[in-house]
Amino acid sequence: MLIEDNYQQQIDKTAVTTPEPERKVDFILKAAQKRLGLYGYEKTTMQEIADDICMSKASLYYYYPDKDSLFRAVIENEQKEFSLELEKRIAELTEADTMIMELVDIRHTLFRKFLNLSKFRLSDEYKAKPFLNELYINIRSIETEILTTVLNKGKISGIFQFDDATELAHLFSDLLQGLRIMEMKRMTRLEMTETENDHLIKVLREATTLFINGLKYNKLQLTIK
Amino acid sequence: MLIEDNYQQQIDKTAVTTPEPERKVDFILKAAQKRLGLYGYEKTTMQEIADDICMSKASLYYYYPDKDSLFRAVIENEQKEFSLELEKRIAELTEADTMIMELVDIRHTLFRKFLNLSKFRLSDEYKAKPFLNELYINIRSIETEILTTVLNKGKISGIFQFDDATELAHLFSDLLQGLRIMEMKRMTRLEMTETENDHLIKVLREATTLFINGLKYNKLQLTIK
DNA sequence: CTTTGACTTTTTAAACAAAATAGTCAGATA
DNA sequence: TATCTGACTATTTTGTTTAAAAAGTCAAAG
Repeated sequence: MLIEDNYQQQIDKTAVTTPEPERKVDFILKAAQKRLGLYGYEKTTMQEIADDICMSKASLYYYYPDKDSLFRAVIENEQKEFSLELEKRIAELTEADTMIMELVDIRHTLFRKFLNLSKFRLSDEYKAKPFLNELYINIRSIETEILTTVLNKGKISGIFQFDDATELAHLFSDLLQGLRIMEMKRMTRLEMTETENDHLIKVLREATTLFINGLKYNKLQLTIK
Repeated sequence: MLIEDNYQQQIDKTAVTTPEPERKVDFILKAAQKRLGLYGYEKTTMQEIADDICMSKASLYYYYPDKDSLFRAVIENEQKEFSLELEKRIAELTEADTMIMELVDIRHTLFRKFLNLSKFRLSDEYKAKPFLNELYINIRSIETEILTTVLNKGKISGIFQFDDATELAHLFSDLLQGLRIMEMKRMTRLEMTETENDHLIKVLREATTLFINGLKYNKLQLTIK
């Protein structure tokens, strides 16, 4: 009976308290996100985040074992949103070429977010925390996976012609990232101005169009032959 | 008569001594090139170059006012070779698409040379001497200029379709450079292994093929319409 | 379970000294 | 007169020490 009672009590407790810490974690996450977005990883201290939400620094460490894992959580949040949004939007489309275009657009908004969150100078890139690089690799693999699927869909539907979808996806992913880097090299500040952003998205779309048309040309050439 | 004599003497002297310093300059240049190719700008001292050719450091400064101008001379040498080679090889071709392919290949050899000569870590890029950046800009403008011409040739000959050749040339140039950077980011060492080099040239060619085919597709679409 | 103040450890920043290298120049040499 | 050099100065880089800041820990309390 005593045990039963205890058990009941425990259930009740979890029912009440479980949402509590989750809310707290989100609360911390939100504060961290704000600081990170404003000042970047290096220029944000745990003390500041703690102060922002009137909490002691030690409490922060109760929820997150270290600074990295807190910031990782923030960024993984963004990434998850990206993945979901991407899946959703692509599901609404039917043609492979428009899917790729959509991917490029959505991926670009994620890029902008990350640019803020990490806020490293290109020159300080080598200092970048390893987890940021891990994260980039992660995003790249999500991106190339979806791209591979879409490319194959285009091949089956008969608008594209190529040999290896995975290889092509990697090439395209690098091509886009390379263009982003080139554009960033021309920036003087850490932030992108609206003009710079507009130019980047324009370049990305132009390159994508050429890429897509290149694949279509292969197909056309085949059918002509 | 005395004046005449003096004049004659001067002529003679220049006739004899002018080739001398030119040979000397080339001698120095060669030594500098060797050191630069082996160790890069930062890790090469003027003393070392002087020692290599059994000359005092001060003498080096007699021929070149500073370290920058010596290294600039070395690099401009390579660049000139590139331009000449490029013009020559392109003149031998008739089709715009093969010209672009040739340009990519020759440009790649220049890239490799520069990789050796500058030998900066990507992470140290911000330290790079301004003249290296100037030089890159210079090469880019040579490249885009030729590309613009070739693209227009392709448009006139009727295999390409596009709006603005110059804009397209810049896009393509960035696209290639972006891919080079992406590949370099994956290198652990400063030098490229043969495998890495092979992969890079493969990627560059694939991207170029897609680019070219993209332009051809535009044309095909037009003629079909 | 959660929170915290007070604590230790690690990292970053500043200041300074020492070493290395770029760059100069008066005078020698041919 | 053009070229070269040893001996110099100026500048940059590197290393070292110390102080400050921030990360991270923990016993104790609510």
